[in-house]
Amino acid sequence: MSIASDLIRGHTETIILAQLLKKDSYGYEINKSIQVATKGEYELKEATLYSAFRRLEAAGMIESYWGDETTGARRRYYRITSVGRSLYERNRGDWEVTKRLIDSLIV
Amino acid sequence: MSIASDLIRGHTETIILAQLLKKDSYGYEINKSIQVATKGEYELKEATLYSAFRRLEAAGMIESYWGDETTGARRRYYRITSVGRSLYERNRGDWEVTKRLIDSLIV
DNA sequence: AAAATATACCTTGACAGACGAGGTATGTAT
DNA sequence: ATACATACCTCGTCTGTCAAGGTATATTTT
Repeated sequence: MSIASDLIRGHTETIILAQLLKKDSYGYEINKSIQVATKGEYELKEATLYSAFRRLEAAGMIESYWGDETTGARRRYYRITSVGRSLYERNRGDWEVTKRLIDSLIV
Repeated sequence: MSIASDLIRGHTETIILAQLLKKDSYGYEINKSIQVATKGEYELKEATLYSAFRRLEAAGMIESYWGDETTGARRRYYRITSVGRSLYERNRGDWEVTKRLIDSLIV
């Protein structure tokens, strides 16, 4: 992977929430979507992804339910809650602030 | 402090290198400069700052020397090396890439 | 004269998020 | 048969941040 994880750290949850904002989804799909969205420049490591799911669900930001696939591997779907939506909005704002902050510090 | 440290994590070293690019400086002054540059929105914690100095010096990115103050507390000055300058340039580039990446992922 | 504040350095230990390495199970293509 | 893609999961390690503590000098306030 090209981009250092410390540069993305702190955005993992927001990235997941952003995906769930569009539609309910599951781990594998979310990860693929991210790869597509970044043209392969970035992918979440599975361990990172699943530990983020645990945190987000424990915090009430997302809810999970099993898909009703009759064929293929089972899928655990996640849905964003209203609290999760608020967190997403806040994180979006923080990102805008942080961007300006870092730009003013490293140039 | 308003901005979560996980959003700045990974930029600490670049921020320090950026300061040293302008002129040799020492811990206390660098920290003050950061506070001024961000109008008090951000400050490095001392422990973070000093552990970053250790890492950067061990990696040959900066060099240190004692100031010749005849009065007041002693100061350990840092100077950026040519390797450090390269790292700074690379980190700057990574930041531009990361910015685009995150923007494409969280919106 | 004593106390508080500012300058300036430092270390230790705890914590949290990222992730390498390992695992399980189903279905399809070679 | 073998490999690959889909899809889930856990454990243990590593690394950067930082709270809490410390030392020492100089100035300002009480």
